[in-house]
Amino acid sequence: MAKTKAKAEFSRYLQANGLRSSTQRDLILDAFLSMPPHLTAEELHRKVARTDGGIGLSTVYRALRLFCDAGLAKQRHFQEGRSCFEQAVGGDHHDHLICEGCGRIVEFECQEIEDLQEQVARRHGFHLTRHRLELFGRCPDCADNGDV
Amino acid sequence: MAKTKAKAEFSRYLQANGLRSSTQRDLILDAFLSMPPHLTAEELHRKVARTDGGIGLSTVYRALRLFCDAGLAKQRHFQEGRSCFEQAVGGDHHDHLICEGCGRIVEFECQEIEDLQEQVARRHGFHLTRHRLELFGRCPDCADNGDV
DNA sequence: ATTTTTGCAAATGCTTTGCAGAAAA
DNA sequence: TTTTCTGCAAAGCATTTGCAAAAAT
Repeated sequence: MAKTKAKAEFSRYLQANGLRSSTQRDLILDAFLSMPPHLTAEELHRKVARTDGGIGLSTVYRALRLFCDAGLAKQRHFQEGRSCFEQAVGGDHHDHLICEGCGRIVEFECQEIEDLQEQVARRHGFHLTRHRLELFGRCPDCADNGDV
Repeated sequence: MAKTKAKAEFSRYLQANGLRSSTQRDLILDAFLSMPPHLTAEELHRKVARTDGGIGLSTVYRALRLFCDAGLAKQRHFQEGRSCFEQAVGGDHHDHLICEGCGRIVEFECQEIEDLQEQVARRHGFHLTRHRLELFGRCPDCADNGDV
């Protein structure tokens, strides 16, 4: 189970950096791993608050930063002014397809696009360090109903 | 001169929407058009403040929104938590190559990439409405010096 | 016993908004 | 004269931070 591996990885990270585990961190990580792979700090906070109502939102933010540092999460910025945290299971690279109707997020990989990006960069003498590719549209379920 | 055309376009937009022109709007538009094609509200404010120190930042923000509504500008979000406004001369579509050293921004178009994006979307049953592609790296001038 | 964590409240940084006075039409 | 604009200060919003108390080693 990936959950167990992630937890082991996290405690290794803590130990390696002279940090401590805590009931809050354990709870937050557990909740993070048992929710859909893309969520907001506030969503995660709501979830953990159902178990321990005393947990502060700042603690969730601090935990999420640790998860990112430990390589367990990736911070994304699909919408302006709001972060979304993604479970980073393996170190796999991918881009995103986002439904503007229901918010569904699909991860994809396209090597041809990556190659073309490199080509474009080279043409301008740039040395690429990273990129951001996000496709927005409507998923099959939302395609028909113009509402939402 | 594109500047003249943009000004005409703006006053047409104002008229068509029951809005008024003002010395501030004129000044802000003029400054906007005579600066590099990508800038921050604050940068623009600093510029106009050199001519009329009394102009408020809110007025600049309000003007920029009008420019966007009028089709003269496009709001971009290259870095989190900060908008950058781009002169939208024609209605041309393009993506961006951004130097992490000096901030230089290069616009490019790549039809092959666009086609592949459509293909990816179709493969997942999505109907694309927009996308965001940003390539980050180091431009030729910044390639060597690891500083900056 | 020491050092890290936590929760709260306050601070942050960018952007927007309410309002009363100034300026267009 | 009527309606839109402006500048200021205050509000918003997601996120971060200072601090004293609480918890982990």
